[in-house]
Amino acid sequence: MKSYIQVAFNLPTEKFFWYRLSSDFKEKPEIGQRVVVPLGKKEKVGFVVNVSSKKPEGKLKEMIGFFDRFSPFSSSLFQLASWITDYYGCSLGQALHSVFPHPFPYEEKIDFSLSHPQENSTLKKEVYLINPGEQKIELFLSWIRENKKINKQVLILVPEISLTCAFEEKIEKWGVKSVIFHSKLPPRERYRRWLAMKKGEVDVVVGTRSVVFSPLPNIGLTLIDEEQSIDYKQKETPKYGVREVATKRGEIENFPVYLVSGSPSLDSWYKAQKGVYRLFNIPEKEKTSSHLTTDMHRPSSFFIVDVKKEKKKNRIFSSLLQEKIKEALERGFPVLVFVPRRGYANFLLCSDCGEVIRCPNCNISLSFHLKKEMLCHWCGFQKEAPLTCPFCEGISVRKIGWGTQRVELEAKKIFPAARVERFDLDVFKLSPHLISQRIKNKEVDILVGTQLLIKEEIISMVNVVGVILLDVLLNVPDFRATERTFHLLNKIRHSQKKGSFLIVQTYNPTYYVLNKEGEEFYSEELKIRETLGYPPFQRWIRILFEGRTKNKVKDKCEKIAEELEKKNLDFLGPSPCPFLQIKGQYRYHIILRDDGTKTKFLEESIKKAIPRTMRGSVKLGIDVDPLIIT
DNA sequence: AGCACGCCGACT
DNA sequence: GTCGGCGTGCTC
Repeated sequence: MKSYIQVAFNLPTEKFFWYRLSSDFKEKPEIGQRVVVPLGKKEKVGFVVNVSSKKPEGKLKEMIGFFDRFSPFSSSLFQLASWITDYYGCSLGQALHSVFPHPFPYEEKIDFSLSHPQENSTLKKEVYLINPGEQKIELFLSWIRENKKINKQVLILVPEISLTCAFEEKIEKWGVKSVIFHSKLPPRERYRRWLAMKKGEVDVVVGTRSVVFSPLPNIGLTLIDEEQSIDYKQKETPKYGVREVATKRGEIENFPVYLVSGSPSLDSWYKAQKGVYRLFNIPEKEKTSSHLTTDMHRPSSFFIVDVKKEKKKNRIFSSLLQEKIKEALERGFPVLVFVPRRGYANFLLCSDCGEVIRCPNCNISLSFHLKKEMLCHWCGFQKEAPLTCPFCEGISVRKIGWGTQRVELEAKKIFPAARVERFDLDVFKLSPHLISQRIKNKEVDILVGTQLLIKEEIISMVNVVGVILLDVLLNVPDFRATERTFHLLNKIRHSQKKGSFLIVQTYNPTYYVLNKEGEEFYSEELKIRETLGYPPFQRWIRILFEGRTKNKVKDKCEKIAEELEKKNLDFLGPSPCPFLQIKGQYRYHIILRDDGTKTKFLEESIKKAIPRTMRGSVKLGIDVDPLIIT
C-alpha cells in the first residue's frame, strides 16, 4: 500500500509538507519519527506529523529515508509539544525539536512493549505548593517508595547540574533504582539512560530542565525542587517554563505536581492563595501552619548595616562586618563575602566632564578589570583603560563602585594574615562541591565571590556571610529585582548553620525586603504588583524586536502595535528595552497583558496579528511569561 | 531558516 | 549599463 507523510521542520514556519514514500521502505512511518526529505534545494531532517494512504493534493517529492529507526515520542509527549506550540507561540517543528532527546542514535530498532498505566493515584492530579522544611530528603524518599509500590516513577527536577550530584550520593543508599540526567553527560551515556527511563527500569529520575520531557512510561509524581529558580526558564525558543510544562504534562498523563520550596515564587504563592494550586501540609510538622520559613526556624543572626552611617574608609567593610570577620578568623572559622559584581570597579567616570566609558556594541558602562582592563559584561568587548578622558582629555578619570577584585584586595589589606580567595566567572571554575571541600580542608579563610558562591553546600560551611552592597541587586532594571533579592537572602539564611551571622550592607536599611518576612513580604510585594498591573495579576507576553538599525526596529515595532491596537488588545509600549542596545543590536518591545479573562482570545489574536517570521533586517521573538525583562 | 527573485541606488 | 543591498515569497 502506498503511503504519504506530512513533515514539520525546526523552522519558524507554521507549514507542514507532504511527501511520497517509495515502496522500497518496508517499515511503517511513526508519528514523531525523524525523516530526511528534500526541501527547496537542500535535504533536511524533519518530524513526521501525519501519515496517510490517500494521495494529498498538489505536487509531491519523495522521502529520501528514515533518519531514526523509531519515534522517541510517546503520544502524550507529542501532545505536550503541540501544547507548547500554542502556548509559547512557536511552530510544531520547533516544539518537537526542543522536546526531542538529543542526541539520539538512528541505527537502533527497539520494541517497547510496555505494561500500560493503571489509574491508581494517591493524590488528585493537581499542583501542590510545599514547604519541605528540614525533612526534605526523607519526604522525597517516602514519596518515591509510595509510588514504587504502585509501579509508578517519580520525576525530580532541580535547577542546576551541581544539585543532581547531591542527590546521586543520597539515592545510592536508598535502595531504589535511579537515573541522574542532564546535558553534560556524554552522548552514549545520555542515550543509555534515556533507554532505561523509556523502558521504565527506574523508580526515580533526577535531572535539570529538559528532564521534564523524560520518556518515563508511568509517572506517579513530578517534584520541582526550588521552584522559584530562574533556571527553570528556557532561554531559547520556545521559551518555556518548567512549572507550566510539568503542570500541563500532569494534566495529560494524570499525575500531580509538587512545587517544593521554602521560598516560593510570588507567582506560585499567589496561585496557592487563589486556590489554583493547593497548599500541601506536611503531617508530622505541625509546629508551623505557614508555608514559609520564618525567623524562628532560622538559626543565624541577621544584621543590617546602614552604609550611610559608616566612615568613608569603612564603606566596603563596615566596622560591624570587620568585627564579625575578625572574631570568626580568631576562632578558625571561614567567612564568605558576597559581591554582586565581578571586576574591580563598575565603571570609569570622568569627574571633569561627567562622561562614562561605554561599550560601543551595548552602550552600557564598561567594567574595569585589573588584568583585562575595560570589559563589557554583556558582549565581552574588551579594550585598554584610557589614561585621560576620551571625551575632554582631562586626567580625572575615576573608578566608581566595587567588584570582586577590589573587595578581594581590600580584604587582604584589612586581614593580612588571612588566606583570601576570589570566586567569580573570571577565575578558573571550581564546582560548588570542590569549593566546599577546600573550606573543609581549611585551605581558605575568606571567600570573596559572586552569585556562584550562594550554594547551600558552601554557605553551610562558613560562619559569617557578608553582603557588601545589596543595593546593586535591588536596582537592576527589572520589576522582579526585589523578589529575586528576597529569594537570595532566604537562600543564604536557610543554608546557614546554627550560630552563624549574616551581615547585609545597604544604603536603604528600611527597605521592605529587609524588614518584612514570609507572608508579610508576599502581601506587600503583591500589593505593589497589583497597583502597577504586573504579573502575577496579569499574564504577560513580551514581543521583542531586534535589528541593527534603530529606526527600522522602532518602525516594525510600531506597525505591529497598530495591528494589536485594532484588535483592542491591552499592551505596554512600544518602548525601548531596558538595555536599548545589546551586542550592536537595537531592541524594542511590546508587552501584551491579559488579566485572565481573554487568554484564549489573546493567543488567537497574536497568531493573526504577529507573523511568526519577521523578514528583513528586524528579528522578532515571543516570550510568554517572561522572567527577566532586559 | 535558507534561498531565489526582483527592485532601486552608486559604481567601473 | 551592472553590482549588490535588502524586502518578499516559497519551500511538499
